[in-house]
Amino acid sequence: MASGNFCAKDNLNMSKPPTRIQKKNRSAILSAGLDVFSQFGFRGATLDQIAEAAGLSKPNLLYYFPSKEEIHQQLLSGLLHTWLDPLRTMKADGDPIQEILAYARRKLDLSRDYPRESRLFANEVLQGAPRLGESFPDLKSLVDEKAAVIQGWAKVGKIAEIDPHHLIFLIWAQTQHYADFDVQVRAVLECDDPYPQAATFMEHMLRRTLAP
Amino acid sequence: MASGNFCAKDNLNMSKPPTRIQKKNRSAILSAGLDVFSQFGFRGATLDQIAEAAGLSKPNLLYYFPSKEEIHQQLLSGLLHTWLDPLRTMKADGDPIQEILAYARRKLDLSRDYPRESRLFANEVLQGAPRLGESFPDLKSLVDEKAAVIQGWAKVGKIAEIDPHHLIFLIWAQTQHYADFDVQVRAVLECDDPYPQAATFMEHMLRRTLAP
DNA sequence: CGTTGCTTTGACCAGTTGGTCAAATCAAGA
DNA sequence: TCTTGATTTGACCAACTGGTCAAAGCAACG
Repeated sequence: MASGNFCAKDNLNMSKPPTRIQKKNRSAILSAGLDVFSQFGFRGATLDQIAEAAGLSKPNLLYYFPSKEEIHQQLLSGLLHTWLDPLRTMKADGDPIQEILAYARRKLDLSRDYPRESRLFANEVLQGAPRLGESFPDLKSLVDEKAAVIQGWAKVGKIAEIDPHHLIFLIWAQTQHYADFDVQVRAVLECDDPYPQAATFMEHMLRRTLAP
Repeated sequence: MASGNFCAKDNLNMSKPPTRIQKKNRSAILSAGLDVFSQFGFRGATLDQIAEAAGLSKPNLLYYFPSKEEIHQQLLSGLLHTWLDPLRTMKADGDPIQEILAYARRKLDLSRDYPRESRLFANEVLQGAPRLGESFPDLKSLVDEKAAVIQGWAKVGKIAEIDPHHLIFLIWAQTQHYADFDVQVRAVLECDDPYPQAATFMEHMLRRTLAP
């Protein structure tokens, strides 16, 4: 968003359309950065690790991104938006139970399909969200808005009277758990794909929790 | 020099009872290490940070612990036991709903009272639990045992038919969320202490999920 | 008082870190 | 083909990393 274009290398600024090589290498670096940052956090990750994972030399990597910070920032910037998208599509005029169930389902799919992004986010929040704190007001306003919708449903008796914020936290917690604590889940279940059972369980739990 | 003892410093090995100073400094170091490791993970934490947080010089810190690894290991060693203790005290011959509710409650208290420990654990698991993986078999057997108890309750109709493993995951996820994602929870709620509401919500959710 | 052994520290070390730079290489259009 | 600009790299740097060591300080006990 609003790339102020500080890029040190003049030949790489976004005034011209990116070449094929630029596209390929930039995305390779971002994917490698996602791998490494999501596992070790910002401070624990090293440029050498990222460069090797991307199949580039370190100076070459720094040719495409001006700094470690910039790679990380780039990864974070789109993250919160993607992460909140399922919540955003929850509509006040739909069937309450179905809307909430669908939201939880979409969030669980996100955990299954983008576990690295989930862990990157978890790492960032664990460290106190120093590079994400600016986005928290937006987060809060969206959550407050949807919490009001849920509370509206509760007021007219369509769902049980519950604390809507903590319901959202419940869905966040449960869905992200399967991505962030993947190794633990797999160690306990000894199962290739816990997601089908997780989806069934979550639906059962939500239906009962929400029933008027 | 080439002593078979693990501890590099001979005067610090545990053959003698620790002095007052040793006790004080060792615990100061462990507390500081908990602060730093829980925020930045093993790789992201530095000895300088820990030493400063403990109010000691780096060489002095290394006088009490032979390495960074050892401090971390010391912190992890007791962790899993403490963490699983609430689950361990869940008794098959109690009232099912009350037993599960009490377990969840104890786990939530742990998140409230020991958030650093929760985050240390989260950081470790996020990184693939490289220094914890050995303990996972014990974890699995305890969880399997308790899952069998829960399933027994379900079989005789005392609680609803649910997947016991995912019920345990649900409790883990929800309780740890309040410790690990503390900054996010506070940013959304703008509230000093989310735990009373969290406890009420969790009880509501569990009662409805478990009702036969 | 002096001795003894615990405690603390400044100086130091080798390896790693994020990052720079000039020079070399490569790709593609004229 | 040659030229031009994009791409890649080896050598390098200052700051930081985990860790060592000898020497200095300190407490307590006889």
